[in-house]
Amino acid sequence: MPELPEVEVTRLGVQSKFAGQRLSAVQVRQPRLRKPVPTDALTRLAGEVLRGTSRRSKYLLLQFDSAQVMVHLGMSGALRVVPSDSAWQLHEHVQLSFGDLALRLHDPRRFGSIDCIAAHEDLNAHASIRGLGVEPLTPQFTPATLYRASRGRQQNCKSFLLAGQAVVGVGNIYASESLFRAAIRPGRAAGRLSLQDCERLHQAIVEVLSEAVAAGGSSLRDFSGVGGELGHFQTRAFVYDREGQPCRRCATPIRRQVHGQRSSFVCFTCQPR
DNA sequence: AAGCTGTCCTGAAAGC
DNA sequence: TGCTTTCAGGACAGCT
Repeated sequence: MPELPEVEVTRLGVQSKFAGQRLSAVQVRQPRLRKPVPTDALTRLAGEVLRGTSRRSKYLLLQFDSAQVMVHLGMSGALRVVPSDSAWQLHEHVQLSFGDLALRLHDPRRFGSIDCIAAHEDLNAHASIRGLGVEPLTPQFTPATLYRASRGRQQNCKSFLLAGQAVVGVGNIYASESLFRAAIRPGRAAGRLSLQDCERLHQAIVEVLSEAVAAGGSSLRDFSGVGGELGHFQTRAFVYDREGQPCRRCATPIRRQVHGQRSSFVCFTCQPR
């Protein structure tokens, strides 16, 4: 399931394959994703050059002169590079062609989305971007970010991280992994974190996300890079999806808990409170 | 206002 | 064996 590292790995692939190239055609085979695909607005971009790529939280941004295309991979989405004239495979919904090669969105569960934001619109005012917390892999993210944002919160730490109001891009896998490395139980109230806890958690989040980007992301079910290459961070996970298996640090069986209707994985020995 | 719950969707796994 | 049910998850609307 794509979280920040998977989106970043995808972005790097798109950037290296297609930056500077001209968008020659747009095809929408299945417009019913999480939100309706803006087929007309996308089609009008044909003929423009892909100037560059960026990312905000888990949104991948493709910059053209008159607009930027905002892609979210949902939980099963991936962008693939394919020959422009190749036959459509099951669950491939949208194609952006750049001459002979094209980028195709493959998303079995269709939780992904594609939006088109005109150049004159302020990205930060967009409904999906407004209200998001700081980017974790920037200097703006500090222990104080977490400490301040968590004051007065009754919510558990796991849901607090997933909510994205303090820091963005940390999804279910990396939240469990970060809390393990910071020795904090996911069920603890966020408001009860000490500054020292926030220092460890900050460091853990930065490390986990950076390592995951370097590992090509986590390929648990559907994710792959644009060339189909699989990430391998999941083989290094200490707790995620390891219920009943021995903790890699102390051999205590990993337990599964549910917070906010999402699975959390925890070692009760390494995460004492 | 913060923080729950339900919804979207499909494939895999579990249950019968 | 084969059908049915359950579960997983990110974002967000709609509640309380």
